[in-house]
Amino acid sequence: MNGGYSWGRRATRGDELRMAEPGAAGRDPEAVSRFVESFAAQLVDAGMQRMAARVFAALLSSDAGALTSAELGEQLQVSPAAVSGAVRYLSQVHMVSREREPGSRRERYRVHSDQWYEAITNRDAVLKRWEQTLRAGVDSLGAESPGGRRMAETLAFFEFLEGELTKLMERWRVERARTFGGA
Amino acid sequence: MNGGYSWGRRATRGDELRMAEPGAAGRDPEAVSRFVESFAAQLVDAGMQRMAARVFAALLSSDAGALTSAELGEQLQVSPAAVSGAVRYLSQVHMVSREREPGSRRERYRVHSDQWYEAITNRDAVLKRWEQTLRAGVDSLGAESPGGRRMAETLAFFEFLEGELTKLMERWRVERARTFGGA
DNA sequence: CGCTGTCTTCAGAAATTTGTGAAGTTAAGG
DNA sequence: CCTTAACTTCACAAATTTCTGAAGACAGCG
Repeated sequence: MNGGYSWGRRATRGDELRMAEPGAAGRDPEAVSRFVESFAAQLVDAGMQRMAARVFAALLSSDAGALTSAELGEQLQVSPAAVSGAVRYLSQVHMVSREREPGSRRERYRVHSDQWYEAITNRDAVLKRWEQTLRAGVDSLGAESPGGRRMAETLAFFEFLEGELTKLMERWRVERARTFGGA
Repeated sequence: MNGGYSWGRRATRGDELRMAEPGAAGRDPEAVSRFVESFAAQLVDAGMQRMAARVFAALLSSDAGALTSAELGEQLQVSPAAVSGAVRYLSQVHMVSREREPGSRRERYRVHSDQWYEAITNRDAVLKRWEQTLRAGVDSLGAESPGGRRMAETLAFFEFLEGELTKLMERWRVERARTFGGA
């Protein structure tokens, strides 16, 4: 049985009676898994590491919006090490947060439904780096050369984009508060 | 000599007298190369294939905004096969266009300074696919389950984003026409 | 303080991606 | 049509990434 991974020396037991998730009506595990994998695949296409994508998709579709390492490992059929690596990455880019479970030394990884696309659009740091590189490019080509001009235009576009993205996210926050609960 | 690649059976000659690019004041090849490599590195970070990124960066910083396969191969020190692959990818995603050189059977790869970030932001098709997947996710989770709700919110965000991006690019076109030439 | 459950790190196996050489394919020019 | 420059494709080697198993570190509990 088990078919999955366990931790350290001894095979952990007592995992069996998961499956009774709180508010769930009737989750079809297969259908959920299909979704998780296809959403993950798209994230991979978009450049995310495979395991991080799978973990993220699993969290996003979980009812509680949070899962333990063990649950992730079992659901995705991967080793604890893989989960650990994926979670490290995801929390570095602020797509999930980690929280200790009160009663136990278990940790629980959570995706706040809003936090994550904030992270996606808050490429601020990234954009800044691009801009810096482009500025260097303009300098070394000379602002008057045709190449330099082209780079300057690209730079201007990124600066524009940066400002717009901020405003855009503000508008979304309003829209979101209006449509979904106002938390 | 040559230090680079050549085509097929015989080593081509007569490449030597490039370097007299039309409108260039005094391009420092080393400085340009540094820029190309660091810009490419950032594109790679963002998920682009390495060679495609290098080719693209080289084109962007070239004075004419266009280079032949041979020029790319020499500047980047890679084989014709590598250039071919990179260009195939780049034109698939509309980041460069290919044009035949009139007098010769050479081809010339061009980046239109605007076309490329249009391509970046016109992830329309991509967004549509994401939305489709998310919709399927909402369905299989049930729109009333907590998980389903979270997915629905994500979906709404993408739909919002799609509309906003379109408007955003329109604003940029105006801004660009104002700042740079009006072509 | 020692046990034990949980997470992390690390070295290496496996899979994937990338770029090359060589053998096509295509079409311009004689 | 034949030649040949220019581009493409393909099989494979090299580099890189990704995951695992095993050993380690850390904390809560007794």
